[in-house]
Amino acid sequence: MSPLASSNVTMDMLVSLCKRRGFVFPSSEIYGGLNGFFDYGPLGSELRRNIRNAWWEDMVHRRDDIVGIDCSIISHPKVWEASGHVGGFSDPMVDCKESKQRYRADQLFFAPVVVAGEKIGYVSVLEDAKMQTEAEEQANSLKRKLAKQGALEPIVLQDYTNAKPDEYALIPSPATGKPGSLTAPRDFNLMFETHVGAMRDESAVAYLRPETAQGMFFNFKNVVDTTRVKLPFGIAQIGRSFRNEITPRNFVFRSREFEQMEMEYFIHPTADWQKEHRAWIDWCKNWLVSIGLPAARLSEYDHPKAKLAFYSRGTTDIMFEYPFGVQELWGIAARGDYDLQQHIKFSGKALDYFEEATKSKVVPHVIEPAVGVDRIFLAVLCSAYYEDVVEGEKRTVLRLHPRLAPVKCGVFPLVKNKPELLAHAEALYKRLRRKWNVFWDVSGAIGRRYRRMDEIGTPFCVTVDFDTIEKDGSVTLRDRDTTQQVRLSEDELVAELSRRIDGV
RNA sequence: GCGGGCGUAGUAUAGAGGUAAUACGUGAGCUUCCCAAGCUUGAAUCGAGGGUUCGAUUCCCUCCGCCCGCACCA
Repeated sequence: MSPLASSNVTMDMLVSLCKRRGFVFPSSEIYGGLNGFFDYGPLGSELRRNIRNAWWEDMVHRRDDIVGIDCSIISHPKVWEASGHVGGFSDPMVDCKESKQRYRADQLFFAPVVVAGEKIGYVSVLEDAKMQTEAEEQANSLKRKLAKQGALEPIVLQDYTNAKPDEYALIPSPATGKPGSLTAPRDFNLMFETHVGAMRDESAVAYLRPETAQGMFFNFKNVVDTTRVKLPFGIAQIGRSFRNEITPRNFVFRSREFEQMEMEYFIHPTADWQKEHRAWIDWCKNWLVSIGLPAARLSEYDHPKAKLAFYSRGTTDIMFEYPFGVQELWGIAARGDYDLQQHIKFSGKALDYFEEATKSKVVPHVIEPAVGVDRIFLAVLCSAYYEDVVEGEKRTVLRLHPRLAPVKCGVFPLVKNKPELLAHAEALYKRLRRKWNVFWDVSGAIGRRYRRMDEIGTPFCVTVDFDTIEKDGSVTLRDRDTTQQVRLSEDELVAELSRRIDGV
């Protein structure tokens, strides 16, 4: 039996462990589950909470320049018009019913073929450098096939979003070359809709937020007016967001309800945004390493300039090597002043910052690091999962960072049929419980109890044995990763746990 | 949304048109002076609905969910 490194863990192994130990359950499972939603169990909710708290402490509490907010999930519908989510959250798609191919409507081009003033049919091509030539060849071939005489008029390509409803059936599918199989362009709007108030008419439509970021923008003035922040400064938020994904995949990696941790860092319009952007990429990477992700599994991906949204100056994703591939974990975007300007335009309110030094008003630019709690949760589990061998027996162990571990310490009496041992251990348990989430266990042999703690990532176990009650009151502290033990007095134990769990 | 595969205790798996099983885990008890030991004993399973049949967990259909590929992922 060879040890299994975390880099070889499979999703099946993780999903099974999550279910078996109460980290993650399929949502509303007794009704068959619901695609794209998950419920976090007792251990999973502790782990998520610890991730959120670690981020909040490091991002907000331990910095002077960042403040936190907590916005409602549903906001005024105009927010999503200003942000562009209502209009262009997703591109319209076209399906070919015959070939089962799907195209983005703005990448599928068509043109009528007109010969001597008579429309004889249509041609279609996919967006391409040579598409004009291809379309002309198709038109000529159509003209020959139908044996039409006369001058072929110039082929004017337009994209499929401009097609009129009566043209859908006439435009040939690029896959089959035959008309009649293309659907109308269909919107895939990824926002969940709901209605505010009891009347379910159009005027009551509202949306569950697809990102938390807009809250920082439309509360910009409130924060500036109430907190005495000075540029550069940031506003941070943790909260649920919702996207009606076409295909949720890969466990909690892409789900329809997820939790974001976003921060908008406002900088002076003339500041060196590239330097700030780089600094935030480094901050995020360092933070991930600090909570236990191996640097070797992290990488950076710069979005190519040509693919950037028009308002974005540059976006870099911190990627993580998941079992299903290298995927986006944390996106750090330089967004200029686009978002504030949009809200200025749509709300008619001034969202600016008065600069004392120059006695002038400026609209700041922004750097946005945005990460999903659930993606970190998954990356943490992927990195922590190991199988090794202890005294000839296979052991499953989660090497979670003590800061993230759901349970910090197990507390055991060595045996359960000696009342003095039990009483002493229980008193210690109650003492530790005031400070940390600790776990009491008397059932089974001591080795079994250690293994149970290993599997859920508990970094420490304390055992009260006969030396404790017969000699000096010292207890043993066992380390999860090495399985080594040291004897400590209770005060030494508390100091050691504080040092290793809280870093103080 | 399309195509393929799959769905049996908490987990991993076996099984057959005639009342469902193994291992681990788990509850209770005994034992035990430090790494899943042993013994006793208990709980727990055929994803949902419909059809065929004397009888369906098994065959058929629909739905739901999971996995893989395609497409998609502002």
